[in-house]
Amino acid sequence: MGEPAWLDTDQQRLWRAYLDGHARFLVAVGDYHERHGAPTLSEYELLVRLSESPDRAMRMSVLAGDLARSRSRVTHTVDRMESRGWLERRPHHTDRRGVECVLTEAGFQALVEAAPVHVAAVRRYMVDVLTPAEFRALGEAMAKVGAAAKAESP
Amino acid sequence: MGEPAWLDTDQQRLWRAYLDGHARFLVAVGDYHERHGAPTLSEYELLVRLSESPDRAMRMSVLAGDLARSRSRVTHTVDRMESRGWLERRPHHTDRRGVECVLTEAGFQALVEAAPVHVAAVRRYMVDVLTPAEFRALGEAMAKVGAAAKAESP
DNA sequence: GATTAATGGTTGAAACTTCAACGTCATGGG
DNA sequence: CCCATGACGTTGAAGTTTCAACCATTAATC
Repeated sequence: MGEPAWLDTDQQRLWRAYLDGHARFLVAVGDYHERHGAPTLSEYELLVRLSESPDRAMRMSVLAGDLARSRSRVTHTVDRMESRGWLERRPHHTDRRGVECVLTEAGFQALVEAAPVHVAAVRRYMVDVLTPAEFRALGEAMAKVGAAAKAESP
Repeated sequence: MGEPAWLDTDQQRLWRAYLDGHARFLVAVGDYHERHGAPTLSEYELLVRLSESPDRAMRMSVLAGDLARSRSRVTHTVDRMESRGWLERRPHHTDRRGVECVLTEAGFQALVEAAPVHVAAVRRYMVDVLTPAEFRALGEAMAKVGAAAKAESP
C-alpha cells in the first residue's frame, strides 16, 4: 500500500523542470538585481514586508515566520541592513523580550529605487515568458504547495 | 512604451505565492531529507547526474552547467563529497585541463538509499498536493521559465 | 608557429546561512 | 507566589556559497 517509491518518466521530467527552472530563474533575477544596483532578493523581500506593515515595523519573530527563515538568519540579515542605515531596532513596547525592526527613511528610499528593477526582472523572466493562464496556474499551484508545507511547521 | 513598472494586485499575489511557496517547499523537503538521513538536496542532485551519465562520470564544468551552479561551488561540493568517499576525481583523457568526477560504489549506494526518501518528499510536498493537471501545468510553466533564463547564460 | 585570447579548474578569503547554546522575559500550574 | 516550561532574540562557531585572482592548457588569430 501507500505511494509508489518512484516517479514515472513524465513526473520525473516535470519535477526536474521545476527544480532546474527555479534554479536558473533565481540566478537570472539575482543577476538582474545586481546589474542594476538593487539589493539582494532576500534583502528586498525583507524591505517589502516592513514597508507594508503598519508603522513600517515588525517584530523579528514575525518577520522570520513571514519570510520562512530562521530567527537566527533574520538577526544576522538585520544586523547587516541596520549597519547600512536601512533599518533600526527598538525594544517592543509591551513584551520586553521582543525587538522591533523599523524601516528607516533611507531604507524606504532603497526600496523605492529597487522596486522597478525587481518588477522588471520578475516580468522579464517569469510573467512575460508565460501566458496569463500559465502564470496563474503556476502561482495557484505554488500556493497549494506552500500551504501544504506550511501545514507542518505551525 | 514598454512594460508597466508595477504588477497588478493579482500578479503580485501570484508572484508572492510562488516565491513563498517555493521557500516553504524547499524547507520541507530539506527537513524531510535530513530526518531520514539522506544527503542534502543539492548533493543528491549531483549524485543523480553522475549516476545517469555514461561511466558514472562527468567533467566538472559539465556538472556545473547542468546543475546551474558556479564552477567554484562544484569544486567545493565535490571536495566534501570526495572526502566522504562518494566521489573520485581523475584527469580528463584528452583535455589536460579537464577533471572528471566519478561516482564510487559507495556514492552509488548512498544514492540508492536516498532515492526513495527523496521521492517520498517530492510526492508528499508537491505531487500529492496537486491534481495531475496542476502538477503538469506547474512543471511545464517552469520549463518555459527555465528556458528563458537559460537563454541568457549560454 | 608565436602571440593572444578563452576555457577549465582550483584557491583562499569574504559573505552568508545554519546550528547549538545561551540569557532574558513571559506564561501556566501547583 | 514560585517554579517549570517555553518563546524571543542573540551569539559565535561551523558549514556553505560567492567572489576575485590565479595557473595551466587549449583554441584562435595572424
